[in-house]
Amino acid sequence: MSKRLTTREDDYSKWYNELVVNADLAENSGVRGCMVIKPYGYAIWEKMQAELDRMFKETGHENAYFPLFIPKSYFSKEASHVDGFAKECAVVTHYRLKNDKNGKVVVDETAKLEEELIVRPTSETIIWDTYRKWIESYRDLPILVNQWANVVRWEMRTRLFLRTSEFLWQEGHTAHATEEEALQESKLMQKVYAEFAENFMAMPVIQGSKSESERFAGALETYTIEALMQDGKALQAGTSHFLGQNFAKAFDVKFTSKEGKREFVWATSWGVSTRLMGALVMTHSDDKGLVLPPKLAPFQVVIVPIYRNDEQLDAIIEKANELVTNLKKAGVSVKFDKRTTHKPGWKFAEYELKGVPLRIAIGPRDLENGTLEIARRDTLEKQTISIDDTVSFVEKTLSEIQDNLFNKAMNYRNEHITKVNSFDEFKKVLESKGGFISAHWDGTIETEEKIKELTKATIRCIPNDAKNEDGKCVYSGAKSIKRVLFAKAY
RNA sequence: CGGGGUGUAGCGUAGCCCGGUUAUCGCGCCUCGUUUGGGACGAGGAGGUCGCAGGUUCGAAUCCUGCCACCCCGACCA
Repeated sequence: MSKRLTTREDDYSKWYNELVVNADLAENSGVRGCMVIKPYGYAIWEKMQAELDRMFKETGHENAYFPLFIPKSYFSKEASHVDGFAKECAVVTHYRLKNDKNGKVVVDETAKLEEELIVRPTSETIIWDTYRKWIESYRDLPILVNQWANVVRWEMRTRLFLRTSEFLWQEGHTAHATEEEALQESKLMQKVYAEFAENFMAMPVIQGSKSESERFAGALETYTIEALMQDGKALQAGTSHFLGQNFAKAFDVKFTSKEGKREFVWATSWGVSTRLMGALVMTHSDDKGLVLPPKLAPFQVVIVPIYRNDEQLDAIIEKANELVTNLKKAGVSVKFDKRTTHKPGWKFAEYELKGVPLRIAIGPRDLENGTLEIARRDTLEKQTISIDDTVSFVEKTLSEIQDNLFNKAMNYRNEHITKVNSFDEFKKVLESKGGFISAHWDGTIETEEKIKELTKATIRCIPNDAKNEDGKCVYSGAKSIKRVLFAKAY
């Protein structure tokens, strides 16, 4: 296991990859672009899932499940949608294997599918085909459904968590009677995502809408939450799309309104993926490894015993078990690592690498004094406290860590939003400092593309709270009424 | 898909240009002993289709051809 992690910018991807692998989150599977999510990493994803699922249900949504395979013909129904995904689809063409003369397993060419099946890159098409059958009257609306699933996108370049061929996500697909209601839904889900990112992941995000060229294939408006990673690159952490009536028209989904008229329904879709794991890693981690916000840590506290003989260990186990019971009673998740196969120093380093927020060490010294040593992962501070104060101390400190991580990330983020007024300044800031660049833009795709070509920076979003302000486009000099955020992105 | 690079034990690697004993070293793993408050030490041991398939050769990790995988850069993208 490599112990040399570094946040130096030139090594950033190496740092990230080593961190993901060494912190026991995931590894390359050997299957093109697919990763194995290891138990510890998956436990974090399960925490995320649980909180998101709760938030979805609190906002009136329910879960359902749709097929992995989508008939090819479904894709041709919405033109811009197929344009967006055609180049990255895995296609199933046969349904049987056989042994050839040499005993090798080969595809049985006689078992060719009449219509190819696409492994879903996203489920809009099959869901809208289904919704057509579900919707007849305004009384059937709204439909507020979410699906937890895996999807496959045959990306050219992959990267653990950030862009894998197969990834896990949730996709919400809603149908509404009015434009206004659908629009509100897509804005609501952007807010839900932002709350999740900030309150649970301790990751500040900018809420905004995408420029036309960055919009989801088939959407009229894409709302996004954008986060900033420690190397100054932006990461799109979640999106919520207002789809207008595009999919309803493509799949002929109509309802009879109160007034007795046949109308197309209004749609939204929204999703976040295992990419959030990558965001979590790159937002908080340091050179010692992962740093997890207490609200998403698989366990918030780890107890490590220090002992010289079995007698001491027994006494510590007794104390520790008591502590575990009390902490659990208070709602704190805790792991007591009484393995005798690893030494304390080894365990300390290991749990630091895994990002466990608090570490408690109990040794003979503590047994004598009625104390224990407690160490914070975020600040690496250690202090000795009375064992009787543990529960309240832990509760208080966990909440401090959660806040501290958010504030730290927020300060970093805010320091890396730079207002610029000329293209020279734009290029200089992008190269030397990175982060978000707040600049005027003339609103044209041409300018956006030119800037991307010259600097690799794209428009991350037009912030929801962008103030109207007369200005000149940083590239073309044409009139602009508000600033947008540019950045290099993952 | 275009350009570049890399594949040798679980991980990281030397050897390759210039073919020649039993494939190098570190970490990790196993056993025994001493250790245990920040990744212990000593002694002994196990572990290899040198990415895969062909070819050249008396002889291939090393040379040639094809394929595969991974990494980096570009285009694409959650």
